[in-house]
Order: sequence, then C-alpha cells, then structure tokens
Amino acid sequence: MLKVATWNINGVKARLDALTAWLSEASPDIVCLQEIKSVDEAFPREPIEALGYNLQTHGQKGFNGVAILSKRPLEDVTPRLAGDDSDEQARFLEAVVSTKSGVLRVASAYMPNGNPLGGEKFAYKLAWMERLRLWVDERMELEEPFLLAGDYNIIPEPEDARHPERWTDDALFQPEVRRAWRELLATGLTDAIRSVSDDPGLYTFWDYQAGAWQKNNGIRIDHVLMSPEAADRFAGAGIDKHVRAWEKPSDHVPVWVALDLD
DNA sequence: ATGGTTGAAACTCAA
Repeated sequence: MLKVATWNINGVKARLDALTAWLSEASPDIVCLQEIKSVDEAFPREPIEALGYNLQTHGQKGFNGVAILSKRPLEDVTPRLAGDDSDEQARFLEAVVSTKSGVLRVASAYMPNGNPLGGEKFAYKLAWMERLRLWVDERMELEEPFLLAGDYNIIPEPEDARHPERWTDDALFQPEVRRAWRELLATGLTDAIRSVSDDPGLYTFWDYQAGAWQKNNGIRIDHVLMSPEAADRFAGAGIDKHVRAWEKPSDHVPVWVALDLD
C-alpha cells in the first residue's frame, strides 16, 4: 500500500512543528506540499529528512513554492509547468517513484488563486489551467499511474462549499474555472475524494478570518486526481480534518489517497 | 459587513 498526500502548508517555516507531527502520525509515503513560501536554500530540510523522507523543492522568495517528500527515491524530478517559459511563479513540481508494479508519477500543483476577477490574475489562472490540461493530455499517453495533487483553488460544485452563494463573485467558483475543472476530469482523471463519498460538507480549507473554522464555513479546494491506471489501484482516500484544530494551523488540511502499489 | 487573519518580508502584498 502506498499513501500519497497533498497539503498546502502556508509557510514551511511557520508550519514545521505541525508538518513533522503530522508526518509522524499519518506516515504518508509521498507528500506534495504547496505554499512553502521559501527559497530552496532556506527550506528546513533536516527535520524532514530525519523522519526518513527524500525531499525535492521548487521554491521562490516570499510566496508560492511547492515540494515533494518521499520515503522512496525521487526520480525524473522536473520543476515548472510546461507551456510558458516566461512564467516565473513556482507552482509545479513533478517526480516519479518506483514500485514493484512499475512507476508512479506524482505532481504537486499550486494553481493560481485568480482573484480579483476581471484582471491579469484571473486571466493567468485560466491560462495556467489550460497549460495543466495540456500537460495531462501528454501524460495520459504514457498510460501509467499518475496523481495530480495539490491546491487547485477550485470549488468544483456547490456542495463543496458550506455557503456557495458567498463565492459567486470569487475566482474559485467562477463558471469558467469550474468548466476547466470538468475539462480536466474529461481527460479521464478521477477525483479521489468523490470516489469514496458524495457527501456535502467535505472541506479542505477554512479561512483564518471571521471564525470560519469554528463555524465550519469551509470549502473543498485541495484535490487529488488519479489517472485511470492509478484509479485501478485505488484503495481509499480521506481528509485529515483534525489537523485544522492544531496550534498554529495552516488554513488548509491534508488530503490523502491510498493506492494498492508496493 | 469592504471587516476579519496569517505568513513572509519588508513597512505591503498575497491569500
């Protein structure tokens, strides 16, 4: 069994205690991190390596930044999403691990937030999602198990928000963005959480503001999408919601999938 | 309700 998780940690230095505590508790084999908010040289590697993880980072100063942690060696490590060489934002990191049944490809993605509407940031979000879909099309041709895990900054459906009506003017819930999500799924990817439950109220993010956590005013924006070959090995998925109640929490919680691979 | 909170880094921006 291989357990793969994604977590937007909102600052790796601020979250180091929570990260090591969760790694010890959940013991994931592979972890995709987003919003490390650190340059590669300043990433606190030692406490994570001491827990038995290999570590690859793709950071930048101040914001964004992604990483992949793995108990197995990480091969073919590739930063950046193809399709725009002028894009300087550190939002994508791809790697491969070996299993007895062959390779598993994993990508850690931090999609643009896209707010406010009607400006450059929203256009960048839509362009980034189109680039991502082209990347998925390419990877699909390999016919290998892969996971596209990360903070998508997309609320796919009204039941993925406690108060969907409050998100109608937000980039995370725009029709164009939700359409791009459906186009991603139309390539043949499967939403891991929705393959175990169609319950409303499964959230991965609660804002720091206005008591959102206490009121359970959450949204589901962190997702793991599985290629058909990964979905064939699907053995479970979940959201580690309790982590949001810890001291100094991220505003996001980990989402994980288990695959029948060793 | 144009508030509310957090992180990184610089005295503001991004979320």
